[in-house]
Amino acid sequence: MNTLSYGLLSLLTKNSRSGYELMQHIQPFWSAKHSQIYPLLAQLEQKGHVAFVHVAQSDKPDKKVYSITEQGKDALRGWIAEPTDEPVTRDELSLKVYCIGLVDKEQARKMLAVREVYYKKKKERFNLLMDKIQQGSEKPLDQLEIGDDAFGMYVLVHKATMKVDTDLYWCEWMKEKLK
Amino acid sequence: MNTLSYGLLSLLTKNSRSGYELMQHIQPFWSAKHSQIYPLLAQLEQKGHVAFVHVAQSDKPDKKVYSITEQGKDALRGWIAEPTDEPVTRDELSLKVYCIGLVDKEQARKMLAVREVYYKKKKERFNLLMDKIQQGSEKPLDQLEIGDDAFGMYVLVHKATMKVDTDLYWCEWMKEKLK
DNA sequence: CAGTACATGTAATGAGTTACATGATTTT
DNA sequence: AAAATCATGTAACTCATTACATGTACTG
Repeated sequence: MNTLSYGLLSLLTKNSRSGYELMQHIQPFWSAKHSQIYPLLAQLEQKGHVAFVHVAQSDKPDKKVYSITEQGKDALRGWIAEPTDEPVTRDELSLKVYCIGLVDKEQARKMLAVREVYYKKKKERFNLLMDKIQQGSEKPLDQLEIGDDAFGMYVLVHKATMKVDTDLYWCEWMKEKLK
Repeated sequence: MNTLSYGLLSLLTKNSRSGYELMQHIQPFWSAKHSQIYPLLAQLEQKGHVAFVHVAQSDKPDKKVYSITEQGKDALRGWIAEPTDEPVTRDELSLKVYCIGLVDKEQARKMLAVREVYYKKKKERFNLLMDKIQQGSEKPLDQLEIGDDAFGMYVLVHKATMKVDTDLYWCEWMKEKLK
């Protein structure tokens, strides 16, 4: 059982989903390709942590919809109680910025402009996500509590939004430095 | 040539260093173990991107000090000109927070308290790093420009400090939510 | 004399990406 | 007719961590 396996179980506590849907919805918090997810789902099924049903679709290809079992929920609670790994970030840009003196100002500006566009798109995605959470919630978001279904998602998207704002602020600051 | 190889070359543009020292200094920007670094250095040496000399030490074990070659610098400039990979972050905590409703408030608070301590230590490390950069610089840090040796390091540590402040702010915000 | 920091390496294993493979359905 | 999205899977490869292996020198 690796971290991604528990991540899939985490998502399944809120909705039953297919492997394809899990792949799409886990992206903001843990990037993973379908080739990694499908074998893990098969493993989770063998262990009894999840169960699936075949769902026929007329408009799209059929799919396997997975649900978490009680056993899976127990496994999740055990995992949450364990010490949490420290976060890992790998950003190629930081290595390039470290030796940015090797290239001219113009090239440096272009490199950072590309990244700024990336951050802006990311911010837009989080804004849309926040709208979606609000639509699915009866309460105003700032009144959600730990017991509410959307609480976890809300506080995570809030964190992600704050962090991407910080990234964008740094980009602006860098533009001044490279003037 | 993977990203870490270019990262090692990036560090070597500022100082000649041993594998052990490279491992220590690359940590804030790209986490890597010595077992990954030593083989890559051997590869870089074979390709002519770096050269090393044996340095005998009386107080410590002897070491191999690597320097970047002109060919290595050319390789670096080519790499900087290429499109930059998007950053990847994997944080087990975000998956646990997503389904935080599975456990009680007290356990949730404890989990976040552990993370807050981690962020505070991290902030302290960046503060020390910033002091060290100032000590090695003639100019005040906010006057450094792209041509200055410490510029890249300065802007990166500035970014890291802003981001860890955001993380700490989120921890405070979460404490209110879990009251 | 035990533990820690310094120093360098290899081997085995696990995690993650890219490529291979197939096929339905909808949109352009 | 081609491209995009949905859908599931396996195979090959690269990247990263943990474990194995060895040894020096200093500190408590």
